[in-house]
Amino acid sequence: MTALQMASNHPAPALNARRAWMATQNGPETLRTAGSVVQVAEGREIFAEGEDADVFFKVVSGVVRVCKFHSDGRRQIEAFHVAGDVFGFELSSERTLSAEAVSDCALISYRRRGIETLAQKDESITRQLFQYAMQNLAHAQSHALLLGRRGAGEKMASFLLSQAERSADGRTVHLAMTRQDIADYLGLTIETVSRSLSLLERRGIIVLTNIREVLLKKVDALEDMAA
Amino acid sequence: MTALQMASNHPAPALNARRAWMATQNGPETLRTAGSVVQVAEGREIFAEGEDADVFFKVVSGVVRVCKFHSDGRRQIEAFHVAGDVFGFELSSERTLSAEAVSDCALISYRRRGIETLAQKDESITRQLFQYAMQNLAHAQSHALLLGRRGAGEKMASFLLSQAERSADGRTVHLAMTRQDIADYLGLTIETVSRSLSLLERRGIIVLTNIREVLLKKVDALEDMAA
DNA sequence: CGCTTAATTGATCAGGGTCAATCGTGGTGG
DNA sequence: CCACCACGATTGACCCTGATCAATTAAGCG
Repeated sequence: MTALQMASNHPAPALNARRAWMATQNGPETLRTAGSVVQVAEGREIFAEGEDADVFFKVVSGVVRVCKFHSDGRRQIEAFHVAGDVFGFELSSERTLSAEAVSDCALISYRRRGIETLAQKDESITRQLFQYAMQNLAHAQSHALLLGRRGAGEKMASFLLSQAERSADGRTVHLAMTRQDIADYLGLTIETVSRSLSLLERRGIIVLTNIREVLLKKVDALEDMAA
Repeated sequence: MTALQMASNHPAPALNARRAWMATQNGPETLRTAGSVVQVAEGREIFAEGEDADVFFKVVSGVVRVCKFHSDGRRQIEAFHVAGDVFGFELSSERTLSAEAVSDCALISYRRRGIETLAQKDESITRQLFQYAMQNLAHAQSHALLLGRRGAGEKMASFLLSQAERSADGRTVHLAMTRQDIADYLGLTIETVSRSLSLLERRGIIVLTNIREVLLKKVDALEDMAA
């Protein structure tokens, strides 16, 4: 079984034959039939550093982390991708990063070669790909800026605000990832992440309703911290 | 006088036309006549956050820093761009970052609208733009990974190695930028940058021939540190 | 109801920031 | 030509934030 097949303990819905119909309805029309759906269970690897980068992915549902593993055992997370995001673009033919499912995921995989030939016929595909590349670029830049910030508090505030943007009401944040994931994304330790959240709660800026549910009570205070 | 014109105390060499020609010879044929050459003196602003992002640039010669200024006075440098690099791509119509000349620069500026219409006629331009976007993406990702690293030594080692890649022999690094620039790029202070370099020299890993010239004596030692 | 894993909290330590002094270098003018 | 000046870089002393080590609590799951 390959990494991209459904884990046996997670029933594969009979959607594969339907070719990502739901997902592509939200995406560009021209990509509708180009990809195939793939289900990935929580914690499973989607691709690994060093592999051949012959496909890229679009997230239908769930959360994906793209990360780098260092020789000393540390891990850095470059991005969390959610529904609508495209990831796995590579300039080289070899992967420079790994990707794993933070939660159970539905993805569409696109063959690079296939898309390239399609793009030659249809200019709107090229345009779409460019958009996705630019979105990834914008994210990577803002992530670099986030990591360059000094205090742990600044980082947490920025992180919570960016997560809230993805939320419907802009105040309720659902954390699909563990504290360790957050730590590896922010360049902190799990303990510092925990302490930062506790401190924010003690100051009345957030409420931790669940362990994975954060309610932002004072968005402006967070914005001041992240400034 | 606009920020993009040559400072009066820096004589504009009579090379402008030829400079542009040489630059575009290395680049895509189709971009040859699309841009106009611009000279920027050391320290001058190329564009600023909030401005209209109607043009982007290709570096012909010199070094450019792309950076963000924070309300508290701190500065973060997102990238140093050298000859052949393209910078100033934006997803939105408004600049999210600023750009300044680290040294005297020759740039080619391209109008976004103009290029877009050109790209509709010539598919190879689109391809080129995509390549440049992906190069910027790859850089931003590796920069984020760099900033996520723990020790100051690791950061300096990574930085020196990445600078050496741009060098001819891969061992001699010419630092166009100040220590402050390096600090703002690595998320460190000027003192820590200085100390890291001194330590590397005391350990015989590098030699600081000039204040702005570094000779890498033990590349493998640096690679171990950066691992 | 235990068992396992994640998260929180506490105590201590170290790396890098901050403040301050010195050194070095390049440019200017007497 | 050299003395002086200004700015960047280096070096030192001290402090503070976040890492590390360790213990406790909480939460899912069989």
